[in-house]
Amino acid sequence: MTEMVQNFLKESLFFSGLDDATIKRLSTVAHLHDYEKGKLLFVAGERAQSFFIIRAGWVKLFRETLDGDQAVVDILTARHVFGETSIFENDIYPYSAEVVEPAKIVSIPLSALKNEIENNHAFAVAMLTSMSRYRRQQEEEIEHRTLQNAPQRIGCFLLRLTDQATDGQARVNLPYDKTLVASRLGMQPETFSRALGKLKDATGIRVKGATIEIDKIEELSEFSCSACSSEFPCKDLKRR
Amino acid sequence: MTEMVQNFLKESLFFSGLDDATIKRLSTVAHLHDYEKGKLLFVAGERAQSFFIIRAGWVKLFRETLDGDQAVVDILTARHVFGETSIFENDIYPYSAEVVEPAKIVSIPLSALKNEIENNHAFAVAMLTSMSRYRRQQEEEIEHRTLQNAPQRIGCFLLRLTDQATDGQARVNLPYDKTLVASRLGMQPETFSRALGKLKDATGIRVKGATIEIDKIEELSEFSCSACSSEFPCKDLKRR
DNA sequence: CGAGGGTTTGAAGTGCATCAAATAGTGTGG
DNA sequence: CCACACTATTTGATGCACTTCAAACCCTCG
Repeated sequence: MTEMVQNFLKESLFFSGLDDATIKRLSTVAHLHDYEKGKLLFVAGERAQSFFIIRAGWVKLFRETLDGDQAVVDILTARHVFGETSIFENDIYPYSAEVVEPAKIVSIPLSALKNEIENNHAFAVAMLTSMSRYRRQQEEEIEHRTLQNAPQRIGCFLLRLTDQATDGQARVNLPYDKTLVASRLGMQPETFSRALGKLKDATGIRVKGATIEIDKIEELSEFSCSACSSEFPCKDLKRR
Repeated sequence: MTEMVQNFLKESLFFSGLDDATIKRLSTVAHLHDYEKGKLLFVAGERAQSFFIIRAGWVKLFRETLDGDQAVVDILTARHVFGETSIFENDIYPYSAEVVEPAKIVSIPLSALKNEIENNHAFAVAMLTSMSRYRRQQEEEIEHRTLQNAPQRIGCFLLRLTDQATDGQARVNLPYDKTLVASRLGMQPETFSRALGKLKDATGIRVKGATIEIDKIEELSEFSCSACSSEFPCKDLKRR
């Protein structure tokens, strides 16, 4: 069991480059759990005990405003880490987390994280790198929301889902339902539907349910990225 | 000279809590320069040599899209640090920096920064804390852009300019010209002007040029923060 | 006084949200 | 395998917020 967790942790960018001893230390205090769709892992403002690494499934991070609106912070899947920043927030979770597709999730006590940061220089540096990567992503996100319109945001999202390897074609499967994609991109489901239609007309992609076929990635990229400061393939903005 | 820089560095949150030896090491390789309005400090994509700490004046960080639009990343003043993240970006500046109000700026070679991170555990931890604070700010920023309308965003901006100390009244001076405030808040100058008008009607603030008088902070806060997940005074979201 | 920037105002257009309703899709029990 | 219930998605109609383009205004400074 512990060994499985060890191997798995190594796959996450968050822990990449760490020595085996560190990974092992963390695995021994780690727990793996299954959760079904809809499970609320924690609520913003709650006292934080652990942070999490996703092994499978999807998790939505969000906040709610005083008058009931919801802002989706992020939607994460395998190898992503969340809840770790609460150690800088007085051990309070800064957002809520809900399982949106059945998930297997590893939890590790925050005390173990603090311990590594305090006593393990390599760990602190690794976390710094990871934090910086995320920070860069957020800057991109702000830019996208400011400068791209709905069809362009969808196009950009699709591009990031493609495996860069392909020549000029690609087939993409939406990772979760369209309503969720819409919220991830900061728009209404209706807007998403219509914007996808416009994107289709503008770039010749083919939409069949949750599957999307792209003939000319070039064309999609030109349409979406003209309003963005970084050109496709959006540099190295891979996830945590 | 070096001593002046030392004292100054200590004031920045970025260096807070560091021991004198560290501060001293950094000061010896630091340089202070004066810049006039309009000076372009560096351009996105350029090879990064140094990072910067502002002693006085204002600096705008921004990026430009392929079709010429500009996205303002941030507008910074005294004690703020910028350009430091390029060490995680292959020594490339991820944005451009322009002086928008005559400024005194300290520059420190990135090599010195890397050196501290590699060899000084306390420094790495301090930077982690600073990074986390900034990350949190960005999350707030995304939320504001998504959920608040123009008048609310202005209200929120004003609230963050007030010294929390005051009872229920405050007088605020806009830190830079209104066009810049508008871009900082992600709106057009015309929209800013009109939205400020609406905010005036809705909350009873008084606008006299660049000076704004608030009688009931309560009222302003209620108007602006209802669409936001964190209540005024926006927790501890003070700057770097 | 006059030039030039910043700021405001007006009019018109665009994009997204909202509300309402139709349609497609999925899983259930018979 | 079908009918039903329920949800996801699409489509239509309308409204509001912000942008855009244009022009007026204001203020400062030579």
